[in-house]
Parts: sequence; structure tokens; C-alpha cells
Amino acid sequence: MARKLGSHSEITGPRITSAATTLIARHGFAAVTMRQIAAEVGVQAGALYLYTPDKQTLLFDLMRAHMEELLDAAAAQDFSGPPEAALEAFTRFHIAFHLDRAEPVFVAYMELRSLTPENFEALERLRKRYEETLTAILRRGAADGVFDVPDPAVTTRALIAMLTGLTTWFRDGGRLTRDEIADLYWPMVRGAVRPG
Amino acid sequence: MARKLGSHSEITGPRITSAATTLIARHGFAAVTMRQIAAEVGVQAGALYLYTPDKQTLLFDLMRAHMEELLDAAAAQDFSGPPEAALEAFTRFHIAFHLDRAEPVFVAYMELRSLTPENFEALERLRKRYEETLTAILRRGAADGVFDVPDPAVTTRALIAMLTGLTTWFRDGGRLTRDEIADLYWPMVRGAVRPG
DNA sequence: GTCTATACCTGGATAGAC
DNA sequence: GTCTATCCAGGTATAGAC
Repeated sequence: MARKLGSHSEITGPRITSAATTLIARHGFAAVTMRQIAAEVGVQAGALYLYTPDKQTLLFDLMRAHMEELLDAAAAQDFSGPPEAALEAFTRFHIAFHLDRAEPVFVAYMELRSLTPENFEALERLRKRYEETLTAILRRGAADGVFDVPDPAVTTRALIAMLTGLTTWFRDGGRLTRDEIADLYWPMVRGAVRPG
Repeated sequence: MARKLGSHSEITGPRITSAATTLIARHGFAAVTMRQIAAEVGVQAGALYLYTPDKQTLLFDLMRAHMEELLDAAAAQDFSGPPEAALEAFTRFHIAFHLDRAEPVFVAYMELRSLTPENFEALERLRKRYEETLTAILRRGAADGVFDVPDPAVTTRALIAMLTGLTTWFRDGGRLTRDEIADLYWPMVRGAVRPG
């Protein structure tokens, strides 16, 4: 298994993704240059094109990978219990996952408009699949009469916006721990759908 | 009141602001060029520099103007009634104002990272002043025992994120009217802070 | 797989005519 | 106040050596 000196394919690929995510989260896609990404990784700009055909594809692959991880992680959860327990599980899962990955979350949310129309559509489909996880819980609770949810699609977006908003200001090592945050948000989510 | 032909100072200024806001909301600050803005207004790129010293200042002035309008509009409201009535008034005001100005709202939220550090700080101060309007209502309600708000700063951010999230998907002429939206959101806000 | 070098283009911003 | 013309820095992407 001899390997040429200076050959780091399995190392450099992930490092490009990671550096690009950090830089794009901080400065925005259009403001980040291929040279900056390359410098962060420690290679020359031209070397990036061994890993991606162009800058747009680099962004899209990054965003898609993030959304697929999110969907996989959600699929691994058990949201089949009573609606209230399922809603709490979803709330805590969503918070934990999103705080764990503040940078890709931020990119996936902020850079939708930087995608080509086809790539945008593909990502929207993934996002909607994730939203459907929460919508299903809300519908079950409404059917059981334990939730008051006149419009599950609207409530889904409202709750996800509330929870995801966390990532714009929460910082580890601040006044509150992640668990304290989840303990503050869960009663708000619960109350927002509680009848009367 | 003779005016030189081709002199449109009072017309062109606002048109630049408006065109820049639309383009930046759609494509992002870094992706929009001075030439694009000029073309939208119907002048040449060089002419923009009669109205702004540089691109960064154009962005900042736009965002600051928006935040000042928001603060002025909030100051003109009466949030001095009983906490629950004040919270409902704030909710409906916030929704109405933000749906009326989807583009500047989007820019003010998404382009914070495109500002220089000094400009960022200035805008953050304005944003915090606005948040304080809601925090004050929440504190009053908590003191009266009509709201359960263990952490007013966190609840403020959670509620504002929920309400502002609307602007990313609401479109006039869609399934729901603005009033229907407000009637869906107010009970969620109320429930999120309702005791037990 | 990576580097150096570079083609080619478009960006922000300015100068000077009108 | 606006236009035309232009400077020059820096962008993406490619070619060819190693």
C-alpha cells in the first residue's frame, strides 16, 4: 500500500469541506474566495479543483451532506410515543443537533439564495422532508386533542424558526448550558400548542 | 426653482436605496455589484458614488435606516396596558411591520456579517434596543404572575425568532392573509409564556 | 495529488468631460 | 448630476511541471 509523498486525498477532502463551512458561515459564500479556502487547508487554490468541479458544487455538496445527516439523525430517533413525549423528544433532538453543528446549520439556512435554481430545489425537498417529521407529531397530537394546532404547516415553521434561532446567539461557555437552554425552550414549545 | 436638466438628486437617492435593498435581499451583499445596482436605477456605476462613499456605507445606511424606522414605529405604539394586552399588541405590531418590509428585514438579518466591526456594533445596539421593548413587557407580566418567563432575555429571542421567521416564507396572495397569520401566531406566543 | 504560473474576467472606485 | 473611460486588485478556473 505504498502511497506517493504529497498524496493526501482522504485527508484533504474533509479538510476542504470543513474549512469552507467555517469560512462561509463567517463571511458568506460570495465573500469567500477559493484562495482563502485553500490557504485555510494549506494547499494552493488550484488543488481544490481535484475535489470539486467548481465553487457552486462545493457549496451544494456541503449543504446537502448536512441536510442528509440531519434526516438520518432524525430517522434514528423514536418519535412514535404519545404526542407530548414525541414533541419533547423532537424539541430536545433538534436543539442538540443544531447546537452541535452551528456552522453547517447557519450555512444551510443563509446560503439558499446562493444556490442555482436546481440545487435550491433539491435542498428544499430535503428541508421539507425534515419539517414533515414535526408536522406528523403535531397532527397526531391535534387528532388526540392534546394539542391545539389549527394549522400544522404554520405551527411547524413557527416552532422550527424559534428553535433554530438559538444557533445565532447561543455560545458554549456562556451564561447557560445546552441542557438549561433545552429546559427553557421545551415549556415554550409545549405551551405554544397547548389547548386553551 | 430652476433645476438643471439631468439633475435628479432627490429622486435618485431613494431609488438607489430601494434597488440595493431588493438586489441584496435576493442575492446577498457580496454577490451584488455596484454596476447591477446602477443598472437597476438607470444610471452608470460611477454616479452611485455621488450618494455613498463606498459599498459598505451603502449597506450600513440601508440597515440603519431600517432599524431606526422599526424603533420609531415601536415607540409610536402603546404597550403600557396590562401585560397580556401589551404582548398581543407587540405581536401584531411586529408581524405587520415585518411583513410590510420583507426585503429590508431580510437584509438587516442576513447581512450582519457583511458589516465592518464598527458598523456591526452600531446595528447590534439598535437591535438590542428593540428587543428590550419586548423584554420589558415580559418582565411586567412575570412580576404580575400572568406570564411564566424564567429567563426574559431568552424568551425574547425565542419569540422574536418565531415571529420574524414568518418573513422567509409568507407571501401575499398565498393560502393565508396577514390577519389570519397574526391570528395563528398570537395564541402560540400567548401559550409560550402562559403559566403551567 | 499538489504546485506554480497564468489566462481571462469582473469587481470597486476614481478622473475628467459635459 | 451624470457619463465615459479607465486603473488596478483580486476573482475563478485551467495547464503543465513535478
